[in-house]
Amino acid sequence: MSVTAKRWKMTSTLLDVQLNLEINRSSLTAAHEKKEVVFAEPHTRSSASGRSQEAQKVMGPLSTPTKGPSESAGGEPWTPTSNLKMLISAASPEIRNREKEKNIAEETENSSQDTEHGEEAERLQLSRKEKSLGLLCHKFLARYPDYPNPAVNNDICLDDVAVELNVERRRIYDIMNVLESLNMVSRLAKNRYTWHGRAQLAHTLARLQREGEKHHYSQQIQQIRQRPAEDVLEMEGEEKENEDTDGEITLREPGFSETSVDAKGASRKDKSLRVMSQKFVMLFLVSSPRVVSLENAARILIGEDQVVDQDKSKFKTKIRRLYDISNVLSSLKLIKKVHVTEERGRKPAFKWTGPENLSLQGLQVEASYCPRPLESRSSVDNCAKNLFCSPSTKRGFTRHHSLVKLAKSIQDDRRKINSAPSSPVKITSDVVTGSFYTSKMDHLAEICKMQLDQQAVNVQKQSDLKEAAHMQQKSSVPSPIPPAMTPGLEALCPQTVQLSIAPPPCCSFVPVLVPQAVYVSHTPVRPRPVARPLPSSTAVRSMTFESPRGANTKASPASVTVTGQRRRPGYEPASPALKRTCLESLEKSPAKIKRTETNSKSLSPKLCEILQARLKDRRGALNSSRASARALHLEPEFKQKKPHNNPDTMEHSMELQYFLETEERDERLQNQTTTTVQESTGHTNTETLIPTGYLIPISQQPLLGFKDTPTSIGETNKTPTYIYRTPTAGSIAPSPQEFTPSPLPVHHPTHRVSPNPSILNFTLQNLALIHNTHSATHTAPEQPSPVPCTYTHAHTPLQTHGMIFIKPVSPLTLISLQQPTLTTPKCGSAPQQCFFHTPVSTMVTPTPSKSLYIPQRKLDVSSEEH
DNA sequence: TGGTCCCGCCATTGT
DNA sequence: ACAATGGCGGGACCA
Repeated sequence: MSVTAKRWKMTSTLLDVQLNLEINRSSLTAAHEKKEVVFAEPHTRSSASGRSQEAQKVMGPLSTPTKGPSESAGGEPWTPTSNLKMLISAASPEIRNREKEKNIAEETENSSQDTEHGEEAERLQLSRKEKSLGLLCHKFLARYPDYPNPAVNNDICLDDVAVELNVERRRIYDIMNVLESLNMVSRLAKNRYTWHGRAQLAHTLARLQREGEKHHYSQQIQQIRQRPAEDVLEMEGEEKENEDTDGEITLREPGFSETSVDAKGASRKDKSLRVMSQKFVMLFLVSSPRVVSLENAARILIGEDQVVDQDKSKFKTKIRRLYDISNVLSSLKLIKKVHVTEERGRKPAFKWTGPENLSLQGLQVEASYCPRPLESRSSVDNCAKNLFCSPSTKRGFTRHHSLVKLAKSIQDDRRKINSAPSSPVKITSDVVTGSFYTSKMDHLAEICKMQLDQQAVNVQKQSDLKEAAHMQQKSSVPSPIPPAMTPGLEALCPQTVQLSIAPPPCCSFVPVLVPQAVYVSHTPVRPRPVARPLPSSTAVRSMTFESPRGANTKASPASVTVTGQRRRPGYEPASPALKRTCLESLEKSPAKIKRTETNSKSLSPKLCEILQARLKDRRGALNSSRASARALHLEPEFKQKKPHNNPDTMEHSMELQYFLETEERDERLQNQTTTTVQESTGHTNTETLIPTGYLIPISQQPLLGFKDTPTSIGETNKTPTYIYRTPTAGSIAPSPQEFTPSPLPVHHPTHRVSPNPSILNFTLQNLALIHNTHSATHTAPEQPSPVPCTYTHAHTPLQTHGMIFIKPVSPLTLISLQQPTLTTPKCGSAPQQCFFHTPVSTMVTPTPSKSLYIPQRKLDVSSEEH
């Protein structure tokens, strides 16, 4: 009985999901274009699903094998949603049928006992369509919002999904592979993916389009269309070779194509569904009538393969795969099935129904993106567990004699980390490459836009409005990327480019999990691709996690580790321990995350959004790289800790500073990466402080300096680039008003009104971190030793100088990207650039009076544990 | 009968 | 060694 009930529950859940799905789809479809996206809370859904999962679990292992029973089949009682279902089914024949069957099945199964049998029968009865990959994909998609709130945990657990959807894992892989190829998901770790939704889709498609053009797919298609099949094949084979190299644009690129590939020629990956999917999409994107017949697509794709024999079976297999891909793409509404009549007759084909004008959208982003082609971003890359961007890359390195050892050690570390069941999320290649940023940025941008649109209407607070106005003026709010901004930004962060280019290198420090983390740790400057060892990242993580709260011992160790690693990209002994630590921390993370969220909530969504949007634009301009700053950006948790004397804190701050310094250095290129923490502390400029998170000397000047120049000092000023200034101003003396969003006004009462705190934070994060401190430092010449001051003065100093206390990033944050550190949907909405609005002042000691919220970029934290 | 594509074996790859 | 991935193609289902 109980079982039946549970099952029933599950079934209903599924149905609901589907319904949602349908609804979402339709609404989304419409909405998409508009960009008005409703942010469905992933969590929300997930929570629902989670329940179901739990239920299932309780029920027992619905192991993959048993797939059938509960799935759609289970007779599902007509629930309140039945009406909705009816409507849906009316719209969808398939659904209708399914419903019928379900009903039938249900009838069949009346008794609990029979249930299983009934289900079995039902399952058998289920038409193929019901089990189709397309439908499954629909169900899957229904579980996640098209534009996930970055703040939320968007992790996808394959096992859970498989269970919930009642399908074999194998099927899930098919879906994930395709989605991954479009960057809609990225693999974090074993069994775990992160949902990106369509946030990056446009960019991805744009890239694919370019790639496709690059490979002359359009020409091939033309030729194929005009020639008889056989000829085509041959021809294609020839062409292929050319393409081959790049052909695989995506996945292969990095390492793949290398000779290293197995003797076979093409490694598995070459034939991977991901690659096929991307190529397939490319075909659509480059062909004038955006219609591609499966046959032609198969021919072209086969041609690319090194495979010699293109026998029928091969062709047939290819076609089959294309069907699989098509089903998923169809579910995504990117293509729809049609028929084309060619010389050879009427053939099945697909028509592109996805976004057009990709180039426009994509280009902007791309510019900012890393140089790498799709590959880097490609899902594969994302998946890449390695430091090296993509798996393929990894391989390549590994095989490289010189690199082998180094790579090996790194990989080992990584493996350990990733492999763990609860394995921390690995950094996506994107992250490493910087593409992550990009993607994130994109994501944010979209979200921001949407939010902005919505909010625009709502904009409540005057202050907010003001700011918005500012922003618009300066940055041309409406248009995501203000041209003016871009240049400046770039100038500020030259590194960006580097990062993107040599993502791996950056990684060294980067915590695996969080992309942002990368930013933080990264030392873009150093090009040590190989070195990028996870370990460092690990170290970082551990540091992050542990240190925050108390004087826990962890902090210190972490710091130590970090230091060592930093110095040596090569990596260190401590790593294992660190890893463990990280893992542990991860496990614990959920709670922490929640806390964080809570804190973050305080932010004003609007501001956040605006900021995010700006940020996004900016970022786009800059290129992703600048993440580092973010990492530094604080976590709410830390804030509590004061900069005080607490040794731990100190260390923590030190570490942060170190990071910051590193970044700065990189940016500047002046310093070497190797500096030790202490050194850094000593020397670091004020900016460093910021990252440290503890105290941020906000010399308005400095901030202003970033962007503009010294002149900007006055907060009041109308800093042209509001972004930059904002921070400064805000930091300096945020007027309560401005800070409106944040409850706590910043210290200086006296100061003039500063821009919105959020802005401030934003600026700080971006500029300061990114930009660097030096500017700040310079700006605040007055302050003798920025760093020291920070520590020492902790409380008072801050206020005095208008320093803002920023809490260091919470460990958790670093850890999981997806995690919604910020609960607030809106704020969080921006995935990449989520800001944590930490009540700076709050944390800061004494200044009780005003707390400034600084929007911090949130490090995506994914709390794995659901 | 051709189009579809589910299903799950089993090779790879990762842990 | 075991688990996670995912290539692959037999053969069933559909129209």
